[in-house]
Amino acid sequence: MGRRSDHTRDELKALFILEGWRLLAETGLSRFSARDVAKRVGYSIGTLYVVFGSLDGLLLSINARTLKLWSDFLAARLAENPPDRIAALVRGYFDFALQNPRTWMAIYEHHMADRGPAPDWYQEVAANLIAQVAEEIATVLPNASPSQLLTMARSLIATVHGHCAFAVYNTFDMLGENDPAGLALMRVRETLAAAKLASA
Amino acid sequence: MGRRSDHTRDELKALFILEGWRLLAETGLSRFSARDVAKRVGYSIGTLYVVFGSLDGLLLSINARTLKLWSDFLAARLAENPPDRIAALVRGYFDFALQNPRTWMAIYEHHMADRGPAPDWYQEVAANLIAQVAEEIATVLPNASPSQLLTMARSLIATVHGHCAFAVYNTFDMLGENDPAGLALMRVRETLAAAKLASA
DNA sequence: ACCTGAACACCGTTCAAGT
DNA sequence: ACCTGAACACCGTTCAAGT
Repeated sequence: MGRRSDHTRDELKALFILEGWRLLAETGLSRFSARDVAKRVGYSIGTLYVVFGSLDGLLLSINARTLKLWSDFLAARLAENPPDRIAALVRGYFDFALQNPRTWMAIYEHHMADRGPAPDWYQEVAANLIAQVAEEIATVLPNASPSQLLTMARSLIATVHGHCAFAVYNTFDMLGENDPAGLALMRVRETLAAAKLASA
Repeated sequence: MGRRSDHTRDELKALFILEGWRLLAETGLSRFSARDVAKRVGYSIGTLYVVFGSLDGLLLSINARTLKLWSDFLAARLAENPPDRIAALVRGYFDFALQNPRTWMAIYEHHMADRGPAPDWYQEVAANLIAQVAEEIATVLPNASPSQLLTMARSLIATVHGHCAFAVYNTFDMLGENDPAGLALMRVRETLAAAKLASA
């Protein structure tokens, strides 16, 4: 009994994802449990498996939600028309990660159990992020080729990511630094300045 | 029965760590199991708990072994007296991570269940690594203050780490790049060149 | 057609009992 | 003193049975 047919399949999926996201934010990946999510939503564990197929499937959908929230967060920062759009992106990267440490970490810590690659829609989200950053870089480096811009975007995101990961995990006392995001931003500026010089 | 008193406590500890490290290298953190380690070593799960107290304790010791192997790996590279020591460190960072992906990832993915900070000896290993990198940077930037060198070391390691993490996880198709380590090295050189210019 | 929950094969952790 | 392994409270996953 219970809630049979109270919701359409899509509503159900959304319910599981939302409540799963909240649980992940509270507990972190290592304590996360599909059974807990089912209990919170009020459906049986069996139903969760009908909808997502596996724990990996559920976590993938939850991570997709985090990526969407992150992307919206960055878009909102840019929508404020900040004088320095690159700085806004770097700060946005950090602010979201530090405000949502457990869901943010799960994006990187969850690997497919069957070792398969991430699904197409997931790859697409990643490609979109790269493309958006490449676009911002293009305004600073108008002479760069598309392939150069992609490589530059990947490398700058990697630079920012490294600083951000150390800050979130407090690796090497990174939080002892006054401003880890500022440190990352300095590295980004140096790279862009060097690229500008080289193309001049 | 079994192997009672076949080994001293220290030998036992070393056995658990070695076999645990091998299991982690094979399965990755998400499939890792303390019971499996005990079975492989031939002692009971109860004994493992007497020695390490918890799964976290065992994983901490395993990660310490990985850090030691990594540190030795980097030292061996530097012992070859490479013409470019900074490049040797960056390449060494990547090579070890790509050769030991699962044990390397576990260093960053394992968090204490009780949310406590890492033990002192662990913090010390981290501080040592920072200090060694700061020393190498000092030869390039003789005018930098000790505190500037530490900040620079943290930031450069973060930069390299970001590129390396993307390569190991293949995030954003980083492995599609010809040479992710080379990309990281370029970023490091830009930063050092900028610092040199600023101090001149 | 949709949903359930018992069943299975695992976990981490504890601790009374054995030698 | 040292080690064991059954016991407990959990997991992820499956699937026959219910409505």
